[in-house]
Amino acid sequence: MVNQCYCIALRAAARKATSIYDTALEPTGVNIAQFSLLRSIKRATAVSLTELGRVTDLDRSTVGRNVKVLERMGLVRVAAGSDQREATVTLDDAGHDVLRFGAPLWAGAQRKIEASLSPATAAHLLASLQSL
Amino acid sequence: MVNQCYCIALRAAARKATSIYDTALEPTGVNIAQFSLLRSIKRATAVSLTELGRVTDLDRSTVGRNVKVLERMGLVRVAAGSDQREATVTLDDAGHDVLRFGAPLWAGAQRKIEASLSPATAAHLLASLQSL
DNA sequence: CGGATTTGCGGGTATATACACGCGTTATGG
DNA sequence: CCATAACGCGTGTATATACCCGCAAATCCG
Repeated sequence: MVNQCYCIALRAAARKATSIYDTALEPTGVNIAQFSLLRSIKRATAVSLTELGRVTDLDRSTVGRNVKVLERMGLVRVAAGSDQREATVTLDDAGHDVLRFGAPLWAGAQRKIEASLSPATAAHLLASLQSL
Repeated sequence: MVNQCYCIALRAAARKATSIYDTALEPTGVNIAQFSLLRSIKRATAVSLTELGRVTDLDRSTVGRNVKVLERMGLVRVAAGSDQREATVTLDDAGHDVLRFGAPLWAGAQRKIEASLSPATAAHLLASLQSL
């Protein structure tokens, strides 16, 4: 039952991978999208939503809503920047904890994916995805 | 910047591909998810939502809601099957039209993806995605 | 300096997606 | 046959995602 459509195959693979990572990260209380967003926030340290959207390649409004969930969870803090328009996001202590706690769980999910493909194929896959 | 997480890379690639296909299919009035769902419905001819969920690898409730949109658009028809529990979906004339009209547009999006990768790489990508 | 433009956000709207719950229908066993 | 289990759905709830609109702040120019 081969699906010839790249897009549908990608969407299905993304759903499946999401499920695997979400399950692995379940003990952390956040899903893979949130975990990754937390990592982006940590990496950037006090970013605006627009900038966060740029680095995650997501729509600004999407980032804003996703950040709001993390804020409600007490994992990040949102404050106005020097530019009064900007809403700068910073990782809270609980957010750091989640990242630390989740790191090995994430790695486990990574290994699970790599188990489905040869190491070379996995690397090739990442490269292909990023050159799209 | 290279993303080491298979899941995030997959999700990003899926979003990007979705955007490409959605743009290509815009004249049809349906997006790639709907286009693909229409194709699945056509292929199956009078399927239950559960069966449709199985072939598309989507949650039944997701399929139900997506089908409802197509029904509202007048592209598919939902009726009770011989089994009174089942909601069988069939393609309407307008649905067939959309598939016919959209086929070359979809093919154009496929070519666009293939232009980003070598033909061998594209084939390899599909295989990798499906073995996940 | 003040109007025009740009920039950054929030919120409205819509689809996609999954999981859990509850209801009605069908199938199964005793 | 009827009680019970299994099945198929719809709906509630929640997140993810994007596009558009409008407001407010910052920047640009004449």
